[in-house]
Amino acid sequence: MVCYDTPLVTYGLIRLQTPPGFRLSGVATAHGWHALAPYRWDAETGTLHRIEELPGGVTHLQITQPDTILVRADRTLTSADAREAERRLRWSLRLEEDLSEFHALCASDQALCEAVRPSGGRLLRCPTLFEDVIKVVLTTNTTWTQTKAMAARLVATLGAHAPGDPSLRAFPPPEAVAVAGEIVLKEQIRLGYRNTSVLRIAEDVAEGKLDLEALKDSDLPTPELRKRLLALPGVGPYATATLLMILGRYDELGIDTELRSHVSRKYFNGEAVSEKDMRAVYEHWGQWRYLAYWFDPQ
DNA sequence: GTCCAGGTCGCGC
DNA sequence: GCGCGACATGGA
Repeated sequence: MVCYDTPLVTYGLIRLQTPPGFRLSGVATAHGWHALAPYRWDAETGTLHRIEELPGGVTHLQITQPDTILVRADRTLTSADAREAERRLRWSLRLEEDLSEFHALCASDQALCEAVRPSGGRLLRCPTLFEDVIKVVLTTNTTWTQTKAMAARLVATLGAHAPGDPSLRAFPPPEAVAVAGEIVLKEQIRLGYRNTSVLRIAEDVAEGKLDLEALKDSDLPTPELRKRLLALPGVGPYATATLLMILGRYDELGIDTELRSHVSRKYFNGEAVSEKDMRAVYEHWGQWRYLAYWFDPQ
């Protein structure tokens, strides 16, 4: 029997140990994030593509799951690169997250159980909270098609690339967005009125006034975390709930048009529903409300 | 041309 | 606290 101490690195290859029952295909596609650059999901081969700027340079990572999670890089990785790639991917794939209590609660509902099974309830996230915050802002008051286009332009315009290959670019760090400034955002990246919020968040992080990464794995009580997210420009109640989900806090529902129509259709015969109605439906799921809604079958 | 999309913000009451 | 319109962008 082969036992992999993590990370086991050979040239450009990393293996990640996974929790029992982990399915990459389910986790990658459980929500839309896999379609936002610099992620790309290839359903044919079951490969999650991701471009990351590692200490040693911009790297194309191809993540598959023949048995354990296998990460192939398009270049030889130093051990520092491999450690960093592993750290980012373990966070993104939520390999440390314990959802066993949610699974136990799902057991009583077979349809829900089946909806949860492919991903185990793990929703893909980005290596940095900065990237997730920007992407959540890009989902507000627009269509999914435009969200994808905005993320693609942000990466294509400002993302770092390996020498000689500008087609593969990483997500721009806050400094790159801050330096780009409002003209580039307005004329090239075209985030609409979100330009202002995105630029301000990037500037605040770049200047050290805002430490988003410290909110990951912080033991702040959820109400305090909520307050800090809500304070970000362009981040209202819906975006806050989504970001709390990103951070592994599932007790708050993101109230938006999708939730409204789902609850109306499934529980109220298509009639108009109030915010109170929506909350009541998932109330008994306590700290698992977001996941209970997310995987709630039609 | 008009409407609106997985909202947010600032205003007036 | 609550209701209302404006807000950039691009597709229907």
